[in-house]
Amino acid sequence: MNLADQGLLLELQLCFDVYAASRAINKAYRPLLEALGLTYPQYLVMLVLWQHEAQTVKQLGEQLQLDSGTLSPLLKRLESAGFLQRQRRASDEREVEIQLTDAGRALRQQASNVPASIFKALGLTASDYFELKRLLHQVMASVEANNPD
Amino acid sequence: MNLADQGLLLELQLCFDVYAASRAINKAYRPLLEALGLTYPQYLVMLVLWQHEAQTVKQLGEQLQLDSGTLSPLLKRLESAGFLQRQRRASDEREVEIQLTDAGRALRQQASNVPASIFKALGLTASDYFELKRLLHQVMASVEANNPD
DNA sequence: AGCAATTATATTGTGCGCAATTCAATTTGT
DNA sequence: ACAAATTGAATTGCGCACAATATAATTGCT
Repeated sequence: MNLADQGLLLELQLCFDVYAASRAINKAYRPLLEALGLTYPQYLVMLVLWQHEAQTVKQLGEQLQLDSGTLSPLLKRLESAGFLQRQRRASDEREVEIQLTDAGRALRQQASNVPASIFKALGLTASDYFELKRLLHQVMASVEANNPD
Repeated sequence: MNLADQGLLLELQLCFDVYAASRAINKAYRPLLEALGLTYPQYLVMLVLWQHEAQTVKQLGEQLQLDSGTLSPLLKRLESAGFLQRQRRASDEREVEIQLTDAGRALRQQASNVPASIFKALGLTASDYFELKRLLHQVMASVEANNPD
């Protein structure tokens, strides 16, 4: 097998591992989040809102690297589930401010055991944890430099 | 901020990084694969078929960790794009064997530069590349042990 | 042989992700 | 002041992922 062909081997490809790991992690979250009535992306939105309650769609999108095409329908679902409310800002009618409801805030307590469960499931030592984080950040920085938004 | 919240942030970041990195990598593939008329998951299927031409849906699914709910429509699209054919096996009519067409085989040459382009875009040294691969495999093994298919 | 599991694939329904487009509100340039 | 450009969000369309279900073929059990 020549060099060009080696690059085309699935088992040698790091990118497939990232893709597969992302799906495997999502699967680990699923049963935990199902109990809260959330999907993983919805959980991420709630995490951001638990940190800072009032945010616009744009601000959420910047932190999660998601655009309005993804966020708008997701936020609608979270609204109809009763976890948040959306309203146009008076100061700038283009912006939509997302506010947690009491139910949305209450969900935080129910979610408090999720991180520890997941961390345990990852099976990483502390040093491997930070090493993995460092490498992923490096990949993202490099990829985004080559392929700017 | 209390302890539960801290652990929460820690876990969040790594899982989010894997999720974000997966999407960033997909974005890097997109323009390269668009030229071939493939999506990233379709490219993965083609990689497997380039290595071993005749495979059943089940065999593809095992290597890519995808089920028929994902693969069946994807393979239909690859068939209608002219890259492969699907036919029930005579020896076992439950199985569907996937065969590359000439066009599907020809695509391999056009894709031969993709792995090198992506590797360059990842911006990793060889040792970081393998270290990241090792850590992702460890995460997947651990997560799947806790959460068997 | 005959019926109950099991197996392989397909289908249905839901929720992302993301490119492209649309629309209204605001900002910029002159 | 006002037309042009920009911005923020929503919508549309497509292709995954994946749970749940359906269907048909094969295998196992007795």
